Amino acid sequence: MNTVARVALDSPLPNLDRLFDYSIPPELQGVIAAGQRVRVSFGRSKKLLDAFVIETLEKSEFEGKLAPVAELVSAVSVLPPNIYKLARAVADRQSSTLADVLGGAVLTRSVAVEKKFAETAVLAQPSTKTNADKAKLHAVLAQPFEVTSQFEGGPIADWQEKLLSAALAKLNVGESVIIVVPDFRDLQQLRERISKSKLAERYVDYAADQTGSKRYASFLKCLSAGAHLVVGSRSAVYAPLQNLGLIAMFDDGDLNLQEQHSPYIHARDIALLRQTVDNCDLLFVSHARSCEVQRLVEMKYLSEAEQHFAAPAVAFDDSLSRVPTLAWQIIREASTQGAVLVQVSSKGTARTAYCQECSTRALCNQCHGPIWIDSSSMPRCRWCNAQNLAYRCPECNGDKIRQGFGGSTRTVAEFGKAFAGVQIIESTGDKPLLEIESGKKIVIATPGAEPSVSGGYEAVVILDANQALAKDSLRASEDAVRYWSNAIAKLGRGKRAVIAGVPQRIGQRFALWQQIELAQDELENRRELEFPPHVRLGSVEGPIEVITQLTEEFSIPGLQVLGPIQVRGSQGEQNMRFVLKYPYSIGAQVSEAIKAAQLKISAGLIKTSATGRVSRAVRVRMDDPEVI
DNA sequence: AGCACGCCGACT
DNA sequence: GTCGGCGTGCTC
Repeated sequence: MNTVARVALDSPLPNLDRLFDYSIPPELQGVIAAGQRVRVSFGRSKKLLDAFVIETLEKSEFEGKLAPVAELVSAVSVLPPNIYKLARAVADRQSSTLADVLGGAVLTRSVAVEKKFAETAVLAQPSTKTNADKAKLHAVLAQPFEVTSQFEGGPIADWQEKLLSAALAKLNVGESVIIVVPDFRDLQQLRERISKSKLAERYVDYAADQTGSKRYASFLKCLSAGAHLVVGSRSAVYAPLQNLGLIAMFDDGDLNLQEQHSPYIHARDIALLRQTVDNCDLLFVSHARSCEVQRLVEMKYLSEAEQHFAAPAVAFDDSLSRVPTLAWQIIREASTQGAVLVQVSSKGTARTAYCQECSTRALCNQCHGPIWIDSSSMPRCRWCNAQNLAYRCPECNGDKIRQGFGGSTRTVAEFGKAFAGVQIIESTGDKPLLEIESGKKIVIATPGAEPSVSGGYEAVVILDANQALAKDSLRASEDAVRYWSNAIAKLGRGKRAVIAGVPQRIGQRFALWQQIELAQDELENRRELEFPPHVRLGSVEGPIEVITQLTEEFSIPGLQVLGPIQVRGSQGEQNMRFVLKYPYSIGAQVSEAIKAAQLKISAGLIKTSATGRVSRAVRVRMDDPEVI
């Protein structure tokens, strides 16, 4: 009989991020099991602390006297071993704490729901899959037409078909599946399809747009026996399934899949970690290929799933006219036949600097970081803050730089005038439309806010391509291609698209729908510049004295610490930021060193000097998409 | 986080 | 001589 419970405390403190042993009191012996929530006394605190039982033991190695487990919250094991392993791995990778990760992985308890579950559910047995089973890790492009195949309830877009048919194959052999989509619009569409098919009986809705108790019911359902189909946004990768056969992710390049809070990890990386824990299959489905997935393909970590489809008919125009003749013509013709989608680039200031001669992106002569023009017209590095006055373009040796394109886009009013009598609908990020009725109309949409139309659009026109390419991000090009591709994927079969204002090289590739080649080019470009995903870029942000002290605590061969640079904090406070640049191979080492350094100077993280004001903790991001 | 332990300045 | 300042460190 095991009389010791080893628990993980639910505390945000980094120095408590380890396991503690407690004795199991007689009345709880034989009842306490791994995964349960318990409450324990801790330190000199009067309040009890929440904790998860990780394992039970016959005897503790701890020399001192063990305190007893104070309460068992519920007999349901809500943290199964595979999810614990995953959460631990995520925390270790991101220099974060277990409790931080579990905050997103184990959903908020609903007592009534849990009671009912405990009375009625048949629990799943822990996974019996062995590592001998060879997992299939694949990337695949979806055919970019709105209507392709039939899936029980009716026609279905190819990206949905790829996800659902892969899911069905796994469910049929009794294994569970997680489908992760970037946003609720994609989710909504999948929901609808699933509800009309026989997959409905397997369906577990893991979406964040439900009430807390419904979400918790979904969470618990994953712990019950059977093959489940979990569909949701990024938090769904943590679904506590015990017989996971497949994680399928749609459009992994979408920024929504990147966690905005600690541990600042991308759902794709969680999926990759979970794959190693559960030995499940992985499938990345998209219209445009992300650099990260392309890297994994080139490393042969993922393999390309076979695909045969005709490219859509895309014409491009590299003239300087904002709405070239070809675009006008297509809009005019197609809008007499059906719905036309016009994608305009959202407004935004672009301060990224380019060579005036050859339009190569200007990079810092100290550290290769991107140069931008600050408010006092000074070309500065975004990473190390160095002034770059004596700039020389490595491509053409030009010495002048210019700022990226800024400014306005075509307005609804202008189109209204030009196409009098045609209904014009607007869909933007603020108030996006999910779906519109088919019929003669022009839909003007910003990237990501394009409504669906039954049967697909008569034509898709993409404007302001050069603006999208000049956004303040090194992901600008990849994001732009992804946005264009997703818009064109809403085209009806056999219909035409045109993209205006795109440079020759990208335009040609895009018109031929060479998605993989575009990703190869972009990845190669990033490799030369030593940008992610070739290396990892993170950041350490906080009061200058603290982060300086912190970064001085460690020195790891291969890790570059750049900066500091001044940044505006979330509350408008003046913080400084160091950028960390390091290869994947030393990621674990860097993460551990940062954590150790944080522990060492923990006193400095809590209190502060002169004013006596309490300083905020340092923010560590092992992967920070904002620094580029 | 709390809470105690531990070594230096102004007070009944 | 003590009271108490909060820097440092531990909590099963």
